[in-house]
Amino acid sequence: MPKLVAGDIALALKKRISDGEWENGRMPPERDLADEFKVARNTVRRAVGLLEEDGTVVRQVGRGTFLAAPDPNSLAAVVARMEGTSPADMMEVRHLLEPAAAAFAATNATIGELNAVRDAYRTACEATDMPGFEHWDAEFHHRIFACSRNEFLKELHNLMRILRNQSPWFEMKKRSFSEERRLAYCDEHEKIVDALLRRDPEAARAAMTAHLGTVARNLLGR
Amino acid sequence: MPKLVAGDIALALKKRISDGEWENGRMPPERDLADEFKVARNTVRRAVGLLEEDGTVVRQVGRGTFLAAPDPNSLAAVVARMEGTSPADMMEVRHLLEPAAAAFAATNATIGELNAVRDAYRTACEATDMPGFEHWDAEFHHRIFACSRNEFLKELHNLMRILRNQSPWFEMKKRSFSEERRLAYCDEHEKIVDALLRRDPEAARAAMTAHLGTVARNLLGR
DNA sequence: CTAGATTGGTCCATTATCGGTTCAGATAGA
DNA sequence: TCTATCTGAACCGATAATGGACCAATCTAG
Repeated sequence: MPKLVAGDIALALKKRISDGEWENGRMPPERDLADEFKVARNTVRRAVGLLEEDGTVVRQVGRGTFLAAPDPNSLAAVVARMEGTSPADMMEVRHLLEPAAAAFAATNATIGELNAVRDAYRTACEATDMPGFEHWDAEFHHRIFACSRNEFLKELHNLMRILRNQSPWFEMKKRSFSEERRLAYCDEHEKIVDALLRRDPEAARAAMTAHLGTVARNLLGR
Repeated sequence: MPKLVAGDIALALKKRISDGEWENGRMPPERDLADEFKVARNTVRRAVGLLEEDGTVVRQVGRGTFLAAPDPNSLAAVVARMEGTSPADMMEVRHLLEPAAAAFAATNATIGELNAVRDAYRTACEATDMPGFEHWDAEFHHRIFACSRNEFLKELHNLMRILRNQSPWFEMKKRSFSEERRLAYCDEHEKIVDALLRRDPEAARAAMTAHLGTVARNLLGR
């Protein structure tokens, strides 16, 4: 009888896949499936062939059959996609987060934390080489997030910092670096520090917004 | 036997490491592990090789295999810390990002994307069970980020969605769910959709801000 | 300081398991 | 009957695991 068993099995397999069976990403060998479905291996092969055609599954000789769709909503997949973030997108998000973080810091920081921010600012000012300045500049921004009293915000900045330290970014930052711009950044940092020490959230927000505007212009070249 | 034993062993070892076994920082010799897992040493070597690749472990000839000092600035560590994010911190960040995303969407979305947002809104309205509503509610918010024309922003929302789908959050959302609140959310979603379809960024931003205010009150109980 | 034990690094022939292919036959429906 | 499908079996080539040997670096006991 043309039972269409293969099609049925393909459907059953799809269901079991979407139900999360075989979360390790590996399907059982065709011979085992044949036993389980009480069917010849060729039939299972047809069924799996259908899954392979529509991309649900990938087969490798000598290794096995694997689920093709690594869950696009997994943490790993999300982070992997973030690694391709464009500078423009990144700057846009920084504009959303950093001024707010500065405002939070102005109201929430302890005096010790503010001193740490000021120290990072000063060290950055004294660093004349590009990697040294880059490091303390990042540290300056990070310490502001650190006193925003929002752990998640702080970790988001950590995330952005890591992404910005990867290869394509480093080249871009090196290209856009100049002594003149370094001094401009120091000026702007100083305004931010002043606002924080005055405990003035709106001034801190405004100073940070202005600073990010400069950074964006320099980095994106406009 | 190509059963991919090495990968399984690598996973088992990772689990035992994160469970705090070998706190002295030293792993057993490969030969012992081979005995323990009833497997050839070459197989264990492969497994440990995987751990070495992703930096969980360091091997030294003649000395042994040692747990690598966890780098607090690694992506993995950052993500791990994010898993402990408090609802209050999360809501604060949502307040920073989502209104902006809605405003971006109002100006940048294609008509097809806006229809997708509207569809998600409608489906959520029709879902009366809590998991179904929860899913389409998340989908609604996600589709707004998807048409913000900022890939990084979109992935950040993906990240937040994953964090919010973990165990402590699920309980909290279930507790705060009620038919009355579901209807209120639908009303607010409608206002957002309207603003998007009118291509009015400021109205979209305001509607989203109002909605998040409601969510925060319900979730944090104030 | 030296000899021996321990550990990871490398290599290789062998064996087992996997998907890929083919084919002759059985079985049902048009 | 003709056609499509499943059966059962054999064989191929790819890949992983086995089990053993030997090397080089390191540590320890005498």
